[in-house]
Amino acid sequence: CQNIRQISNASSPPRFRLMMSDGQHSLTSCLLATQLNYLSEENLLVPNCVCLLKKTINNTLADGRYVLTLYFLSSFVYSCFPIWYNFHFAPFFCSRRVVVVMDMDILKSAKETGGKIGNPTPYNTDGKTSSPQKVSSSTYVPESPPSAAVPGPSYRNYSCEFFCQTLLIYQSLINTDSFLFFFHRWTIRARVTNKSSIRTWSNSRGEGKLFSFEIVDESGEIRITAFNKEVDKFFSLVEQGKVYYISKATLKPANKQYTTLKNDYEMTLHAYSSIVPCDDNQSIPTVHCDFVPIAELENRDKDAIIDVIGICKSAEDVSRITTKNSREVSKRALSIIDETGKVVTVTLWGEEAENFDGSTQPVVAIKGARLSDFGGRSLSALFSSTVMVNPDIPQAFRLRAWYDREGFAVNSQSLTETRSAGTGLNMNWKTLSDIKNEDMGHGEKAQYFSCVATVLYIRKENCLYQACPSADCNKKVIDQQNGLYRCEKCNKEFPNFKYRLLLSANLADFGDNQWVTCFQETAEALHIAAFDEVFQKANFTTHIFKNRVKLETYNDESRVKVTVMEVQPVDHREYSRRLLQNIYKLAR
DNA sequence: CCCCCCCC
Repeated sequence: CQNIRQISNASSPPRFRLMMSDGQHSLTSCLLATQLNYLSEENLLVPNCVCLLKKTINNTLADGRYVLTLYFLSSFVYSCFPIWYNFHFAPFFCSRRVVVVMDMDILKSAKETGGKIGNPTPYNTDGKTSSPQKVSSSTYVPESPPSAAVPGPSYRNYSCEFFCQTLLIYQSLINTDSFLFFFHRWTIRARVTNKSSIRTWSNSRGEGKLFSFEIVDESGEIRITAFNKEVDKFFSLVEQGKVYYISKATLKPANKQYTTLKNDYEMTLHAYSSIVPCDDNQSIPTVHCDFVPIAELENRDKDAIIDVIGICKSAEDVSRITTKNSREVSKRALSIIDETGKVVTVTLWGEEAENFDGSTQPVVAIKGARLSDFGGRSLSALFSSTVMVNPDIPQAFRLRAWYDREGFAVNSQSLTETRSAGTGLNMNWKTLSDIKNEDMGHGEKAQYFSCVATVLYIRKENCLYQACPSADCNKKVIDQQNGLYRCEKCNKEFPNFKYRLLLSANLADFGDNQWVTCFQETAEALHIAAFDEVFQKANFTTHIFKNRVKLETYNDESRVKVTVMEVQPVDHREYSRRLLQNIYKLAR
């Protein structure tokens, strides 16, 4: 290290610029990644110390392009802040090569080195001294469309990190966070890690549609949003997992409230933005997941954002629910299991819920699911989550093999308590006498159990009650005797109510009996079960039917219609006699 | 220019 200095005092965190030398050549335009700032702040990285640069991002600047970019940008900034511009930017941006130091070790302290090593001269790729090219006009001239622009030398990979670093310097100088910057001459190469569906909005400022996607390169991640026309232009082109050259998007400060991405900025696509698929993508990282074993979720904090992978053992049907904000959304809960033998419920939303098919028990991997404490432990997909079905990754293949060999039969346990009957493998079986013997329900939280029991008696009286008419309330209302019905839960009076079933039933098993209450849905289920039983019993029974027969015409179609008028029990002797006569008749 | 992360 020949020299180090802070670029600006105004930015937070500070940015350090390094002059590095290998004893022969020096490079004046190194930027220290902010995670290494401590090296300077703790006086470890000082002039004359010897460093090992373990990871660098090398932004080789293409002649002309970069100067033009900065000319455009700088002239823009210059017009507002000429003094700042002259003072800070000229030396930095006229250099031809910028190296962002991502990771480094200090091998020798300045004291050990004892001074400057060698007599280095400034490094230059082509040996010539470069100077910024002047452009005649700062008016934007559109380039040829992306399809005509074959990715080649001009498509340098200027990383997100680099541009955000650069932007931060600008930001600190102009001292405002609401400024938009146009970078007209850069290209990044990055992989799409998450792509949203198309959404529409309508508010006081207007309406429109948008979609957004997230990209990563070796240096970082950023979100890109396309609106309206750009949705039509780019939505189908952008595919999750693929790598693209992206250029001429707008950078703006990200509202951290709405993103978990590690970037202070985000991009917006415009009419002149270009996105070109890139086949040479070996160096671009793929989606990386740190899968948390399902059993381990018990030890994680509520609201933690985690990656999870499991076999979808079962899936609910998709359903529509209304949110607190009166919005309708589709929802589908999945039960996923992994090699820990634990099951957890994951809820998918919107299109993801609608399109999910669990019938083949696929592997489901989710990056960035949120852990909730509902039902003990459960998971929910967020807009920022990436849901992958049967992803092409080793963990998925391992899980598949495990499940098909033995996992399907393991006595699994769910971290999510559910009220509905489960698969039978994770039910809390009790006998009725257990309720008393184990003091069930005496704790702070209600308990849930399953039992096999026989209905001894259903009380016919008071089987309907007057319930609050608002959706999802169902509280019994108080008849105010003035035509109004008061709901204590909603703290409201209504001119109407809805009738709901409420059955008191006495259940028994081999050891005890228990009065239970069945509200609407379970009362209906009992009723239907009883109803079914009546039908089952009626099959293969014999009666005397007194019938009416008549040729009837209906919709121009005539047929003989038989209607039962009366049913009587069979006199079995008479029935047998007639049956035999019939058989003899047939035999003859 | 969106910014919704829900339900039970």
